[in-house]
Amino acid sequence: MAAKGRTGQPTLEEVAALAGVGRGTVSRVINNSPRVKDTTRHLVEQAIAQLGYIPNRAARALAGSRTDAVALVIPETEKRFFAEPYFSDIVHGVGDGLADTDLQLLLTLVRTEKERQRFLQYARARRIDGVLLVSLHDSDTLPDLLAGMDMPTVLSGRRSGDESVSYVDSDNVGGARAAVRHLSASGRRGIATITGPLDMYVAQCRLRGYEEAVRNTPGGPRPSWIAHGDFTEESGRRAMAELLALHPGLDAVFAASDVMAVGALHTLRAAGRRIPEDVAVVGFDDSPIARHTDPQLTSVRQPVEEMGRTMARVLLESISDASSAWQHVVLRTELVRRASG
Amino acid sequence: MAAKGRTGQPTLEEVAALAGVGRGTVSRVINNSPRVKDTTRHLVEQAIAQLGYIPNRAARALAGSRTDAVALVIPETEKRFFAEPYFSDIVHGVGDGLADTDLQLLLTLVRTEKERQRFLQYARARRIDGVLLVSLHDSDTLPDLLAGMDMPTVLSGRRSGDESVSYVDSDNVGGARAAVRHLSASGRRGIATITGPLDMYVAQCRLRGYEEAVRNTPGGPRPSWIAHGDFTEESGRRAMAELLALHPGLDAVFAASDVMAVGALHTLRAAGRRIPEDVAVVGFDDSPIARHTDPQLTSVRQPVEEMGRTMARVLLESISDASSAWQHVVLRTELVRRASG
DNA sequence: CAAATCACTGGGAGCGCTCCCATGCGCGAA
DNA sequence: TTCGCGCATGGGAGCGCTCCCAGTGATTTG
Repeated sequence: MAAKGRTGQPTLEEVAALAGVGRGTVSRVINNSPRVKDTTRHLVEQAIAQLGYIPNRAARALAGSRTDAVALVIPETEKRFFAEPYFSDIVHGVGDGLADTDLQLLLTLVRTEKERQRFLQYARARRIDGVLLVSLHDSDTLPDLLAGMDMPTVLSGRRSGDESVSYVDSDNVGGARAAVRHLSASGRRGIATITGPLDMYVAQCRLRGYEEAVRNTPGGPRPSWIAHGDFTEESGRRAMAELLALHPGLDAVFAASDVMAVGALHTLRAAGRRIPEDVAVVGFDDSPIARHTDPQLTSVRQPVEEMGRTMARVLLESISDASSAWQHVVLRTELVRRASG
Repeated sequence: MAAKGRTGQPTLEEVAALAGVGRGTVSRVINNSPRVKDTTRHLVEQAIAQLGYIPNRAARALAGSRTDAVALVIPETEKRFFAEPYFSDIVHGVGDGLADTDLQLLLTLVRTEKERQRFLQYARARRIDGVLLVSLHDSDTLPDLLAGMDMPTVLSGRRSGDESVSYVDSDNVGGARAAVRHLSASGRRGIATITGPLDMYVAQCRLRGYEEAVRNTPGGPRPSWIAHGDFTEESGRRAMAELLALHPGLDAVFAASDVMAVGALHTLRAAGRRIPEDVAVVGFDDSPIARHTDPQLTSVRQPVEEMGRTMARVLLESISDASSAWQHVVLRTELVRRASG
């Protein structure tokens, strides 16, 4: 067990004594209150440095009734759907955004109903100042519950078009649109798409982008050029086969995820198509796989790390101003051109 | 700003009042002290349930001078080297291992020297009960510094053969050995290897496994069959080309990472070799890429999630028993056979 | 020149809990 | 019956900090 009581750490009181001021003044200095004379402030800062003083978090939390901690909540849904570095990038972005705050980042896995209840109880008891929700399922009600208890919350991605809670998303529609426009601009005329599972909002968006772009294309929107997948490689293969059967002459495919694009690649090659000569392929996510396919995959990149950074920023704002409105941020995506199309 | 003072949460005192006992007794119940009569305990538990009481972490930490928090530290080294779900899997394992503790998991990114100092200071001030260190560079001295301040610490992977600090590693030597034995058992006679950067202990281990397995093979160990890479795909291509130039007749390659194996695959195909007919290829890590190559890659799987779980367990033990010895756990790896060899 | 104002500052009163000592009580032994 | 002992229990004394009010001296105003 830990040593009992005294940790040997200098306390605010000792800093005050060394600086020759009162506790209140030291507290003001630590908290950047403007109501301290500059000379006094320097005195205190010197004492702090000399003693190597670090405020005791627990004491601050107790006395100030806040926590200086935010939770990063990760529901154990099918997160494998997402491009894998996603999680790691988000975390780095969030870490970045929180770097010069002294908020702590609590990692909270919510995989079972029990853990979910426990987390909610915890939130209700205000043991955290805010919540970041990552890779949430569209039907999850966690955000609403949190909003109901006035807990500052930010989502990565929205659950639907009329999401109310604050979120940071990437421009899936625009990304898809750009991908298709690129194909069209490079002379492709028969552009098909493989969608994700349409009960996921993100998949709907990418489809919408395709439709919007194709609308201005000779030929226009044609339902039979749309095949449905579920973000898995296998579904990509199957969907590609369907498309090929219906439209042997197609010369381009936009897949709503890189993983499905890889599946499409296989089917195409098996059917004797050369890539990109015969058929151009564009994916979405710019996942690491995209750089390891042959040919390397053109893909739409989401600024994942920046999403994390932005989430942190939005959360900080809604923590410091509880009355602030929901913020909806949509970050630009970017087409990364490689060899596949 | 948060509401001032009263959070509306029930306190231990109120529980005591409702149960008709003293504060001390309620505290004993919460902390599972045996020195409470069963009837009293039930009374208290009922009151707790009725009020929905949740102990205040800050108050406990302050009064008890501990923190109930452990830090998961992620240095911003070239972690991209590692198979990507690594981070996510470790986190899940750790989360698992901590699930029925009420320890909090603090995510701590240490990317700059300043952050490093800040973290060390933080640890020195005992603001955490223990540390989990992930994907550390071999030359990093963080573990030693932490050990020096008697901070319970567990590493994922060791930095060298004579690592002293507690660690949980996977059996890289054994995994490599198994991979090569498998190749040999399936009739391959000219087995080459592509190593990782040999200033990394993990790369040394995988090479050693190769050497040990090859020693019992007709032909035995031959330095010219060993090419050096750095875990990148490009280095895999290059190393493969070197090997092919020296030994056009080789019929198998063990690459110390999947990513390098992918590079080797490309070079081999470009050289007109069929896989696995002409040359068998085995990788290491069983990363997602392994399932997306053509043909799918045989690879050595590390039980990453279990590593996380074990790290948590080891850390818990060394927190509760400060005098406990260093624990070194090496988990078994597993050969995942796919089409490439 | 007195009174009012203002900028800083000191320190008491908690925040909710754990630690630990004192108290009460039941029970077996003398 | 009396004494002693130990188990259960109550509650005082902090843990280190923030909040806030009262106090000090300097400055301004009438």
